[in-house]
Amino acid sequence: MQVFWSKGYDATSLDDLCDATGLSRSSLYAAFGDKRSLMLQSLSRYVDNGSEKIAKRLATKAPFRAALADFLNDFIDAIVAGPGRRGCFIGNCAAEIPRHDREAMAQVRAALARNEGYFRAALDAAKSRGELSRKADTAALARFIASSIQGLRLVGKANPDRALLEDIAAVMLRCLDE
Amino acid sequence: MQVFWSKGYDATSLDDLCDATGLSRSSLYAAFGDKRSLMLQSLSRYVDNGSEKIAKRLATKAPFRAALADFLNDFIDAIVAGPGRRGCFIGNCAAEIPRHDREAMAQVRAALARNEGYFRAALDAAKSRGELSRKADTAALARFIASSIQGLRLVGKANPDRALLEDIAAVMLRCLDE
DNA sequence: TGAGTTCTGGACTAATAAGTCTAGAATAGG
DNA sequence: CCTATTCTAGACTTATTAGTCCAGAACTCA
Repeated sequence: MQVFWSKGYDATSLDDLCDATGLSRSSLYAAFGDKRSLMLQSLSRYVDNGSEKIAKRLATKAPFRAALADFLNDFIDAIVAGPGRRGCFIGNCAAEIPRHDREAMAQVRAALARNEGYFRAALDAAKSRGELSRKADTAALARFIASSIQGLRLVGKANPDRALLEDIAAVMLRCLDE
Repeated sequence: MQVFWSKGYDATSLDDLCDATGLSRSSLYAAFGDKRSLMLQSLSRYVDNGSEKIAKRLATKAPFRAALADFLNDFIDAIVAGPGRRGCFIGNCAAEIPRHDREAMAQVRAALARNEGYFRAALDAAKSRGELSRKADTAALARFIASSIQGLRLVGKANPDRALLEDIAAVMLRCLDE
């Protein structure tokens, strides 16, 4: 997963994967099938890990606005200080996956939808706590947040500049107030 | 440019490029240098075309809010109905380019900055026309719009669903009202 | 027209890719 | 301790890759 995330699908060779896993080719094929299949399993793992984190943090913290602010801040920290320029694995997949690979595209779509779902749930909870306007369209807001995070991480990959990313996050957060 | 945009860098072979240009290998190399160089020139061309379009449309139409709405609508049309699932070439590059390729990353960064600049100019003009709150931070808004468009196009690539994208665009537009 | 220059098709090279296969190591069960 | 099964290292195959090169076509200009 780390290798695919860092280098992308095409640029990752089987030798890279063998090095990273410590397995030989035959064991790798026996355990995971071919390269594409391993890629999809990696993405699946990434989504499982990441989504769980999102869900936990949004569910335990309140108010939602503060939880999201926290969340975005951590993203920015990771982008600026972390093992940089990897972007979001989901986003990288969305960009690189060949158009005709429907299964892979479906998995990316599902990953995005899953995150959107967690945001939606947190927004609904916040709305029922009275944190949001009664007219707030939580579905649309969730979609917006999921999409904007992709934008944030993509921009952050190309330009990991804290001030830039904080500007983006600040405007994002303002969208919650209607 | 079309081929790189559709297939990505690694998945594009020189044979693809020869087919697309109608040139033979030697002519291709004579005209554009090696593959990477041609890729960068393609990106440059994409940005020149695209940015000009952005600038023109934002400059001639007013109010800004309507111009942006129009703009987003066209994006959505293109994503939903167009020769689908190509995403934004800039975004694709940001995702696929190897991290260590500083020159390429710088070009992507410049491309994003250029778009951001056009939004900024249009926002400033709108502000001076009194369309925006006097406190509006046009720099931050421009950064946000540039980033969100990347998000929109990425999500649209994975899931070209009009309702989804219109939700995202609607929330984006609301960020202009403070 | 004709010599000189530039351009171009496509064969060629060398490297690297994914995926397969076999010989032998490790493990398990009795 | 010995046989039978499973697993693994790494050589191997076949295909494809980016990039080179040269013979000959096309063009230029006197």
